[in-house]
Amino acid sequence: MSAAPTTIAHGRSTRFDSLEQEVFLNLWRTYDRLRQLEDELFGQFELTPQQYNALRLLKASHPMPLLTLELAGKLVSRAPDITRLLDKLAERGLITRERPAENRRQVLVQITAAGLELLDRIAGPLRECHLRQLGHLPTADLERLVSLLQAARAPHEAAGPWTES
Amino acid sequence: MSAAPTTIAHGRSTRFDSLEQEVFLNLWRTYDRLRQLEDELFGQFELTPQQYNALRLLKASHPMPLLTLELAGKLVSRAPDITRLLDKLAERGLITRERPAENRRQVLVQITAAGLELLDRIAGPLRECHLRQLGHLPTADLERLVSLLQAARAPHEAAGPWTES
DNA sequence: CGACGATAGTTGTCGGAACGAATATAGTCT
DNA sequence: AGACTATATTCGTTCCGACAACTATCGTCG
Repeated sequence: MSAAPTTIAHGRSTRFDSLEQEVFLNLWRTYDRLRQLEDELFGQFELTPQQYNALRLLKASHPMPLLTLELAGKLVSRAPDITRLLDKLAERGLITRERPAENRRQVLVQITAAGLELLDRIAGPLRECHLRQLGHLPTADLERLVSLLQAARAPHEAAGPWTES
Repeated sequence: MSAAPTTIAHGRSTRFDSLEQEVFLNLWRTYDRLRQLEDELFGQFELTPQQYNALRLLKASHPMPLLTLELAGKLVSRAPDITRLLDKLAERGLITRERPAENRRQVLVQITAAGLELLDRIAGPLRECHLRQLGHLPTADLERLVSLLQAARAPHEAAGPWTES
């Protein structure tokens, strides 16, 4: 029930309702633009960014398997349909799944040799892609960006600050 | 065919292949987390963020209509399916579309009174949402974030730096 | 004026994201 | 052991996003 915003307090722009909105829309826009470059690359390997992400996490844990939901929790973006995401990877022989006898509720997911090999083939082009995305920024700016982004989402991270463990 | 990255040059982390990748994954993660809050809000009004975005742009131009592709070009995120996005809004009476006699290829899109009213109802809760999203950051940080995000995507903006005109 | 290319949107199709309900298994309490 | 709750994942459904092929209309050039 506050008064209508008659003037823009921070005086930066008339295109946004608030500085917070301006930040979010810039975040969205920048994500969208940079993502296009990745999508193009992953498309060549018939992967989505999220699928690639899952493979990478499985590689990091390799040769130890991960539980399905444990993997889902480490993904960059929420994945309520983790089952079907893994279905696709399993169909292509990039991962294996197994229900262990001790606890038949769980599913252990592991990356296969074919999966590791695919990641290898992607590695080079992906590095180039990352450079095209952000190589024009000096290191100091990249580091400040990481810090600010972490600070921005910190209150919204459920448990530890992600990438933990 | 460069040598495998034996050590991480910038020495910040072992979880990322490069600083550029770290930035992108942080961007993705932060976008995802902040977006969840918006999705929840827009869900209550049965809108997607992109639909809301279109309505806002139509409001900004009101009472002047916008051409379909002109509108598509101003959206935050690419929208190859702009037609169906507008279909949904038209079904709900939030916008009108008209093919002018002078050029029957074009479609002029305009927000309706009902559309404007819906935006009014959303405005308050949305402001609160933006504060929950980013209200914890000091103004100086928000401004630095905007600048860095703009710099990050600048080479990937086709024409002028968006939000122009 | 008829063919041709350019412009402005639309449609078909398919895979992915989101949400909630359902299933299967395990642990616990009595 | 049977009932109950918690855990771990899967399935049904529906909508959104992406891409390519298509239609309709306009401008122009011979």
